[in-house]
Amino acid sequence: MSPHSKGAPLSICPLQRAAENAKPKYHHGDLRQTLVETAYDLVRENGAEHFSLADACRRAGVSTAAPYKHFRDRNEVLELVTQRAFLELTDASMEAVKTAGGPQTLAGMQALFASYITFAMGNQALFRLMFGQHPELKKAEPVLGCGQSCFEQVVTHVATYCAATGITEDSKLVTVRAWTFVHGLACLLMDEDYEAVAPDLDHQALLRDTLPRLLHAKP
Amino acid sequence: MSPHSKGAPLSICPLQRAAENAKPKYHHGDLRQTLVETAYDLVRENGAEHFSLADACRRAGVSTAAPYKHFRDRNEVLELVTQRAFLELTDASMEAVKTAGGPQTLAGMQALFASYITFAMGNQALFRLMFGQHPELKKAEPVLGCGQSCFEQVVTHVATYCAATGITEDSKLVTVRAWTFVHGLACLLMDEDYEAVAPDLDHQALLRDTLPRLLHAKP
DNA sequence: CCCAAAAGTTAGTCAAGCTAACTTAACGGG
DNA sequence: CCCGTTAAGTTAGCTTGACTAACTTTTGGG
Repeated sequence: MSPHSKGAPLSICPLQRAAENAKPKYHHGDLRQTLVETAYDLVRENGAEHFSLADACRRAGVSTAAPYKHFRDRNEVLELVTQRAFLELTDASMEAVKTAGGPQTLAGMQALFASYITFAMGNQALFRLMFGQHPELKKAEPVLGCGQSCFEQVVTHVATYCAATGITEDSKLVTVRAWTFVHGLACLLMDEDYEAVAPDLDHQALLRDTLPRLLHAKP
Repeated sequence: MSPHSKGAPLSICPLQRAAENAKPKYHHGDLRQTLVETAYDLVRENGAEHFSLADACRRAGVSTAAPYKHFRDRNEVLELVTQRAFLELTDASMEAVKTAGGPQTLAGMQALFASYITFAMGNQALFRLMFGQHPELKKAEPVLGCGQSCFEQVVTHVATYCAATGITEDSKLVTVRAWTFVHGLACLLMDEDYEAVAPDLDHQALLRDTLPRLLHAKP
């Protein structure tokens, strides 16, 4: 048996549930929502590539055919998981900037981009869903919208920083430049690609040193 | 074809002579080598996540159980594919630097890192195997060794550039900084993550503009 | 109150990875 | 030169997951 398949809560059959609940609605209740949440958890635990609808069904206590009454296929579930993930990242980034004293200072920018790394490392499977090779997933509305608005908020913060520090360059371009670096850092850390060639890399120092090079005027 | 495509020292296969004789002596001939090459092609065509040993078997004209006489499992085949890919990248990078007039000039560095992007875009599936989330794969010797020596050669070139242009910073650190950015660029391009937010991005210009910021002294 | 449709079920298909147990071919020693 | 060992291939079968078809049960509206 796969190490990823875990059957923690077994046999919460719909009928039992109906007996417990004062107001049993349908056979199961809000299975759609339950499955999305379960999928979110499972993806975090095992990675999206090892996520199976069957696992989610076992955990939710329904048959493996049940999801198809609510979702087109496995991919639609992952779309909703990805959407949630984008909302989480957006929240975390905004919070980080606020905590660091706003976007006007370099410290604010450091915090903004460091939060991207933190999110990636703390939510690797979700991060891969959001930015990895999943063309169909990311083309879907919900996801597309969340991704765009996440980026917009970053651009807005960078624009504020540029205005405050006299940077005249297009703030979207500045954002893309910084994002690109930070994304590379996140990927190489996550995938442990530094391990083989620079195992003692201080990635926080690297980010701290590099960010000014990318935000400020050319040397 | 690359000089690396044939006799690596690890071919323990006792049927090596079949390759020399052009007369297959066993049921199939050098199935081991054939399967690795077929796998390489299939991964390039369909991506590693859609690669199946069964496909490779059909294409090679053997039963689906045959590979297990030569390989531990599907993963071992992918290890060998990844090893080949690293050799290709190393070749391509060295060639690019040479063509651009050597590592002493900024143009040489541009060519070096641009070749990383070119390789990634032209060999997306292989690139993902090499740098993506495949911990077991990348921990395997052959692969580890190839990856390290690929990196070493880049560091050597960067060191030459640093020496030629009076940069005193540790050239490994400089390499890591540039690699990180270029890797981010490669990933975001491959995964089409710019499409939703900056569809008209000129990534060549971005690289050209950013590389000096990462190689040269801090502003 | 009853019936249509929503939400669940069981059973079955198909493809993949992998194993077991069998067959066939090549090689090397008597 | 034959014959046994063993490498290299075979077929058949197991398991797991995605998905479909055809069913049953529950619910809410007319």
